[in-house]
Amino acid sequence: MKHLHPASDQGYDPEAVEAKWQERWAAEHVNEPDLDTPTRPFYNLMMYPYPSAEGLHVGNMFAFTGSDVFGRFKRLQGYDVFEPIGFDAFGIHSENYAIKVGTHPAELIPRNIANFRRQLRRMGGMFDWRQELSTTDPAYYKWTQWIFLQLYKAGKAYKKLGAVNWCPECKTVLANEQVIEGYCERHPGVRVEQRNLEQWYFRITEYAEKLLRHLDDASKMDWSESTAAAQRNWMGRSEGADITFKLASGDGTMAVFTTRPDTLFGATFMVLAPEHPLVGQVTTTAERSAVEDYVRATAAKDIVSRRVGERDKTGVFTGGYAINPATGAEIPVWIADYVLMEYGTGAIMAVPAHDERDLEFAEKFDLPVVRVIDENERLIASGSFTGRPASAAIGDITHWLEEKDLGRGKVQYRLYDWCISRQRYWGPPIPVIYCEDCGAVPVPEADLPVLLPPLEDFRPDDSGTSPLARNEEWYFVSCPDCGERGHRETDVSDTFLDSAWYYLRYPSTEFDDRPLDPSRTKTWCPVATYIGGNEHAVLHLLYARFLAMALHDLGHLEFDEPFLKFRAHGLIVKDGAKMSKSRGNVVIPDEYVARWGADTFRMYLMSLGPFQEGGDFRDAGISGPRRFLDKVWDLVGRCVSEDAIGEINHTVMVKWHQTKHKVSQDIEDLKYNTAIAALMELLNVLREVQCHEQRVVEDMLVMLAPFAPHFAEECWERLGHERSIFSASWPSWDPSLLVQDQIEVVIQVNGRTRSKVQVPRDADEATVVAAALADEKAQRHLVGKSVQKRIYVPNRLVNLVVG
RNA sequence: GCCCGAGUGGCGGAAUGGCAGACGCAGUGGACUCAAAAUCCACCGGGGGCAACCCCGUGCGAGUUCGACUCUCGCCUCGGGCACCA
Repeated sequence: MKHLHPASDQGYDPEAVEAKWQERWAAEHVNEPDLDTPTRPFYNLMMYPYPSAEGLHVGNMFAFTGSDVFGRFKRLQGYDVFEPIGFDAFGIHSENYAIKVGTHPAELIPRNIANFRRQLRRMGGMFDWRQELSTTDPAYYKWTQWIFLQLYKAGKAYKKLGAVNWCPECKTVLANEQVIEGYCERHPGVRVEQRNLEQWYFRITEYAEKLLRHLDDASKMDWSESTAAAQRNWMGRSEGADITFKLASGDGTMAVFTTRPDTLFGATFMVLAPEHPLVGQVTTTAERSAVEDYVRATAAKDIVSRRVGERDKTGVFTGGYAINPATGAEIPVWIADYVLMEYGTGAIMAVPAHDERDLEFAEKFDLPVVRVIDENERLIASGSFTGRPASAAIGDITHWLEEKDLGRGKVQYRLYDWCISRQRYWGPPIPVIYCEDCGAVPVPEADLPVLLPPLEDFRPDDSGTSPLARNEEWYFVSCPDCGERGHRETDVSDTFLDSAWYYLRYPSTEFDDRPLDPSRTKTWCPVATYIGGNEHAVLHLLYARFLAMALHDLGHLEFDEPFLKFRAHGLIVKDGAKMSKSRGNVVIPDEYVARWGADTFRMYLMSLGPFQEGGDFRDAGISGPRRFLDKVWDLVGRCVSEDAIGEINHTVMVKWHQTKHKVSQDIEDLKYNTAIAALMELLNVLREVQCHEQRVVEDMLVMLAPFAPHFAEECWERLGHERSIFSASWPSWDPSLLVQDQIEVVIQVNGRTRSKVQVPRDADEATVVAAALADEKAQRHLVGKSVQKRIYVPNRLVNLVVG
């Protein structure tokens, strides 16, 4: 390693500087806060990466750097910052990739992780590597299984039949994103089907109302509005009523959910989802074969194309009738795949006059359309409700139904329970044992973890169950309750479960007898600032919130919202599109870091655009930040080798304090690009007046440290400091120096800028207007006209309106 | 179709009711050099003018205002997300 003399006036050599400080930070434990007795704990969390074979790309680096800048800023403000890192390494993507390259994931993943670790160290993140975790580590997934058991025991985990995508060629279940326009991603000619399989679910819907309510509670969460909006959207709360329709045959009823009970008099037919349990009962003999054909055809469609694909209305008449409780009319019952079993009651009352979808269906099958609301939004043809405003009738009719016990006001959510089952190999086995006598029995906590067996061949096979079922030695176990022969659950859990609680594990990674240490958790959680991509706005962030609420209710957590502040970072765009593997426009940061240094690269990424909006990656601009660092390096050299000028002139003084104010504000707001620009402006002023006063340069280095940490450390040391710059404190400013004594006030005539005058700060209106009227350039635009109005904005402008 | 962003010089972007284009990249001219790189200095939205200056200009069209990149209404384009949710 190159030796660097502290006071060297040699040029800036990023490679040597960065290696030196990375080594020293590790040796001196600079990035490791006291986890047990911190003075001012601050949990700075970044969404952990998914270690793919390609390594981190520039988009990931942008996000990590932005989070690290914030953590370092808080550190300099005197907080004990905990900035952990880990790896989200289970899941179907890793598994498919492993199958593709023919290497076992257990071998592949550690290799990928090692590469990620190298990249993350190289960029100079302030990570506390003591607390590193990987979700694939049995020491981690033992507790993922433990969490499943807690939820299971509390009745928050259950098993039911669920519709899934099934590829007859792969003989396995596919995630929605693996179904491309109805065909299997891996088998372009093979249509994906829908199958009903037993799956494990978590009861997230129990928390729908609370999940929604907290989004508007500033004391619980301060989140990017776009993220909160996405969650509201996903939960899809709607108010309406459940209404009961009697079947005309006299035996039984069918329930529907509607948001428009006011249109009840216009319901001219009913539609059931093809899977609806009542279908068999309402279907008449004459229609049975047609109905059965339709039900079969629907089942053969995959879920995705049913929801997204062809939107032409299809359906068949069941032959059965229901009675409209408002009109007493017998109306036909149809089945159609535009009604979804998962939403509401899986059945609707169709009001074609006031619902586009129902209208389309009615027109196609020649069903009656009855208008019940006029152009003034008042009810018509609605019995005693005729004439009522539709908005009021919603409540009126609901009330009337409640009185007659035919319906009930209801809040319906779009949110459905979280399916955590995966019929795959690469995940934590769900800790359940099936016994012929005892049924599903949870694995005793003392027996955790249920280790994922090292299967040689982990490919999904013809059986349609997880490959784990093939390993007899693992599969057959004795029942924990009765000791008779039983077998293990072969589903593994969703990766979203791994990531729903990882933030809780970081402070407690060294404990192997408990998932989280109560004292550590109390000290550090909930997370102070969480930064991540908005692609996880719904699933990951919602599941993590749900799990915190569930664990809170079960007495494991004192809080019920995991992330106090969440900010979504922007996307790095390349060639007009988001940087992603599938678009083939990813840029790997390594060569840039090697050529320019991590500090220059960090600064470049942070100056591309506002952090929360992202930016456009073009490598052309990277020389700018490097030139800036070279100039600062040179300035520090002057501090060391030349006598400082004794007095800081007024221009420098004002710029210095303005910069401290602006950079502090901008970093707090994640406006890193303008913070960097402000530092550049300060440098330009210092160079212009040839000032190299050490007090100013030191403040500048502290402000630069979040962006260019190694560089700032080295310069700090060159200035004679022995302790890390991160032990220094963030500079404060003198508010009285933020404004100049002499202010340049703009003179406008009819709103157009014509001149400027220098006046003392806070001069009174009369003085400034007099100066404006006396101004030669302004006068040119005033000749022959009279001033009709004078607008004065203190310390900014005078506008003379003339006519 | 619905929801969320964004449209400003050659390029990335700054300014959130008050001097449009901060800062940076690229470019042009000059200094240094045998030369080049690096560095330093100057210029750098468009049009007119010898110049002082003047006019035009923030996706498009209206509006509010003394004054609009910024606010309001109606469009267009791009990016991201969701999608037959009754």
